[in-house]
Parts: sequence; structure tokens; C-alpha cells
Amino acid sequence: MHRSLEGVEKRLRSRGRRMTAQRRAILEAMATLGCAQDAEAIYARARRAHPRLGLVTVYRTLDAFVADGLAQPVFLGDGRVRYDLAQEGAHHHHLVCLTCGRVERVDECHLPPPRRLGGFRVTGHRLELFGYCPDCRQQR
Amino acid sequence: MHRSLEGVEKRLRSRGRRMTAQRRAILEAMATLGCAQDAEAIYARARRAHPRLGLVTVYRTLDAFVADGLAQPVFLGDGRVRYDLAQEGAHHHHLVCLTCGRVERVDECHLPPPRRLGGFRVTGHRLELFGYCPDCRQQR
DNA sequence: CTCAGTGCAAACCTTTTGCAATAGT
DNA sequence: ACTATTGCAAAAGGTTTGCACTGAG
Repeated sequence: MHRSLEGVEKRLRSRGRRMTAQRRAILEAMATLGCAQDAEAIYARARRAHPRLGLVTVYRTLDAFVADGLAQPVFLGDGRVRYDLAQEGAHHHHLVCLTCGRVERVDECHLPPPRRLGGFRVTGHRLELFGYCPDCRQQR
Repeated sequence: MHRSLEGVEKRLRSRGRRMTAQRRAILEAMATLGCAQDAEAIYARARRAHPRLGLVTVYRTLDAFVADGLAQPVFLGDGRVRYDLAQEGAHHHHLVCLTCGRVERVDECHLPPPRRLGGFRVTGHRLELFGYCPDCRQQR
């Protein structure tokens, strides 16, 4: 993980940003927790490494990461924004359990996105799959 | 549109719900405005037909419609929930302009959703396409 | 030394809830 | 009549902003 941290630091610097203890803690939290975590979860985890961290800083940092292409927002429709660390080969989707809310990462993408569609130039897409996880499937 | 309104009314009744002037106004607003409109937009439009309508009623009605399968929520990541009227053959996706926010409906779905994936039973999906609409494409 | 980043408190905005009044059936 | 539905006001919940202070480069 330290290797990618260096890359991240370089990327931040190139955009006039600074590497701080808070940002390191947030990056580590995101890497540890995995994809599609919300600000609160990242905050709780990052606080272990940096107890003085404020929730507001998490929000501002996530905004900055998204602006710099280091993170991507994920919307699962539960009223909060979740975030993925934008790593190499990062294009992926999410599989969400409708019962317990568990989120799995799905790496295959069978979508050949058309470059043109109804006059639009299509540049990207988001796909979320919904269903029932092994645990919740049994209880039905 | 009156034909489908009757179907809607029947559906509501079968679930112990009542058809009110407010609900008619909201249904009409949704049908007129098209897909992926938020509560505020539906409220503004429905108020033309029923000026005494309250925004809270729109929220509660939309919740009820979703619970009854008459509407579906759409999440485009702009911090508000949007709604589609669930009509026949309603499965569709959205094409969103990253510049102006314009939303087009996309009826083709090239996604053969796998029934099983990583232990999950997959029952549905949401796909949103992003890009630039004809107007905004020119300005670049 | 300079300015990006931080923390706190307060503001914001969308959505939800409590409750008494209203209106379908 | 019975009770689902409504409207208002207030609360809730996630996110953003103002401002003075801190600290990376």
C-alpha cells in the first residue's frame, strides 16, 4: 500500500495540494475498508490513526480526492454518498444486498458502452446490481 | 393517459389506498414531466392542478407509489431522489448530461443480468449513462 | 513566510415525523 | 362512521460553509 501512497502523494502535489496526516489516515481507512464506504465510516476508521480528525475534513478531503481523480463517488440510493478509491483498473460495479445492505465489488463489466446514443456522446456509466446475499437468501 | 389512470386507481384500491385529487395531480405531473423528476419538480407542476397541495404530501405519495410498484426511485447522485412512473415495459435507464444535467430515457438494455453472482441472487440492476448532450457537446 | 488544510459551530437542503383537521369509501 | 390522507410546523440527517487557527512546503 505504501507504493500506491507515493503515487497518490505525487498526484496531489502536482495539483498544488499537500499531503497531511489527516489525508494519510483517510487514504488508509479507505484502502482498509474497501469500496463503497460513506464519509461516516471512513471518518470512524481514520480516527483510529488520527483521533483529532474532524468529520468536516473527511468531507472536504473526499471532495478533493474526487476532483483529483483519486476517488469516485458511489450512489446506492440510501441517502448518503459512498466513495471508492480510484485504483488501477478501477472500473467496477457494486452488488448490493436488498436485505442487509452488504456491498460486494463486481469487477466484470459486460457493458460495451456506446460512444454515441441519442445524440449524446457517452463517456461513462454506473451500474449497480441488486439482490440477496448468501446469508439473507437463506432466511427467506 | 386516462386509461392508465384507471389502472393506477385499481391498483391503489387493491392495496387499501384511496384515490384523491392530490394523487391525481401528482400522477398527471409525473406523466407530463417525464422520467427522473424530483419531488420539488413534481410538486411545482402538480400545484398547477391542485394549488393547495403540500410538498410533504408529494413525498408521502411518492413513497406510497414506490411501495405499491407504481413508481421507481432514480438516483443520479445530485443529492435528491428522482422518480419514474412505472409503466408497462418500464425497464429503462438514463442518459445524463454531465454539463447541463439534462436526462434522457434509454429504453434498450443490453444487460442480461446473471441470476447468480458471487453467491448473491441478483434480482435487478440500475444503469445510468453519463456523457454530453448535443447542445453541450458543441460548446466544447 | 505563505497559503492550503483543519476544526468548530452554524447553516443548508432534502426528506421525515407528530398531530390535529380533512375527506374518500 | 371509519380511517386513509392531508397540511402545517418542527425535526432529522447528511453535507456544506464561514472563519480563525495550524502546519506543510
